[in-house]
Amino acid sequence: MIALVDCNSFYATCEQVFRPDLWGKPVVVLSNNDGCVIAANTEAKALSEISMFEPVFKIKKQLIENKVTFFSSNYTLYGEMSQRVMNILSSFSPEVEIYSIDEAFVDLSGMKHFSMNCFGHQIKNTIFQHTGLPVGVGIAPTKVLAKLANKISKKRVSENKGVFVIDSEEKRIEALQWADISMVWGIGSKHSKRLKGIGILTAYEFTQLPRKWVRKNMTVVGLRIWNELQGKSSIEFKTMPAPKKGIGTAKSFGKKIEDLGMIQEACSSYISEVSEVLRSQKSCATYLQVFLHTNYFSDRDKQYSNSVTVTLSIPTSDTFVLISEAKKALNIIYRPGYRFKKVGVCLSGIIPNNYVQGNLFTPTPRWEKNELMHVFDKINRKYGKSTLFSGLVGTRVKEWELVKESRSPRYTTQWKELLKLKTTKH
DNA sequence: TCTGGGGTCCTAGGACCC
DNA sequence: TCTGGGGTCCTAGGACCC
Repeated sequence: MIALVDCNSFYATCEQVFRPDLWGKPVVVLSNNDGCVIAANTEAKALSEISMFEPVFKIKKQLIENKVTFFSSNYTLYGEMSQRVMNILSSFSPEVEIYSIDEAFVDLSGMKHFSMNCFGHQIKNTIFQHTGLPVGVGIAPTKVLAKLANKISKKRVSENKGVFVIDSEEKRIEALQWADISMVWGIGSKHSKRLKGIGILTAYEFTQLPRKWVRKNMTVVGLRIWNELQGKSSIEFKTMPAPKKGIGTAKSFGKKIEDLGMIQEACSSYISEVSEVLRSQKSCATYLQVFLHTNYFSDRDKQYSNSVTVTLSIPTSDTFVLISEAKKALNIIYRPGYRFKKVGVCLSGIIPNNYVQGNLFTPTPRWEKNELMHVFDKINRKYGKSTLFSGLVGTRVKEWELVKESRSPRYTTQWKELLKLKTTKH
């Protein structure tokens, strides 16, 4: 059996944990640049005016009218709360697959002698007790069924109290018949539209389709889902996170920017970020992509977008080499006279450090001997992000960086931002 | 005025090899 | 009339996830 443990409205509840005054009240968390709603707690979801990914400026009035508290996203806080949850999960089973920031699969195959339902509640209660975060637990023989069980645990809360187990054929059929096809993990908007078009409305009806039809129309990906829904495990359980195949970052500017110099600084800063991630997984990149575009949503601005991919003569993870390559690339695609909204970089062709090959004119580099980058990372880890940075990143960060007007304190990672308790006099 | 960001996997087709 | 067979690598595009 496999459990899928998923935190309820994770970002929003992380904020509530440190703000007990907000319990029972609507809370939403906004995307980077405070652009869209990306998380909403139960109380906020109940307000019909608020839907996910709605641009904030369109619903700001309703947010205020309904006394919804909104936060800019605070990834430092969410990341650290996530780690706490994952640590607790690994005390329940040696095999945990961290699937995303707020959910994980837990292998329960060694727990044959326990009641799955009790075990589920134990996981749920422990996480709540230790972190203050509510979770839903779905337990089933395959990943896709566990995902479905998790949905059921949350949808029918009063009945299931946050835990649902699929441990019999009757329960499996019941779950499949209950689930709309679009609720199945791996069936997205395109496939559900298509399936509904031919009269397949529930997960159960999907499992009744001929295997051949599924393979032909939905590739092996669809077939795996089909198998898993029948109770036949077809999606691997990955305990070790696979090394990244691409590392990229692209963020909207706080305001629109025409100036090449400023764009270069933002670009260099993104390169610093991604190359640090690259080094942390002890790898080098072969390709570097840089792209640039104006605001798609604007009817009034002239539109332009372009990208260029550079093949590095020798794969590298050196921030300074990558910044200088990115700068050249940016010069190729930049056009004056446009108001740019976003610049992005992406590293790919990622290989382990010890696979890097030199060429005829350059001996094979040994990246583990790259003392400068090593010291760089060590200092930034110890004294905080951007203690040391390349001069090409510049010091005008405030002029291009995204806006985070209502970020909560980083309660768990900064001494200065610790939660303060007040004593009240009686 | 203001519309997120970071990923994975699969397939088809082109270009190439012997 | 008849024109092989077995591969690899790369890219773009689509679909999906959180």
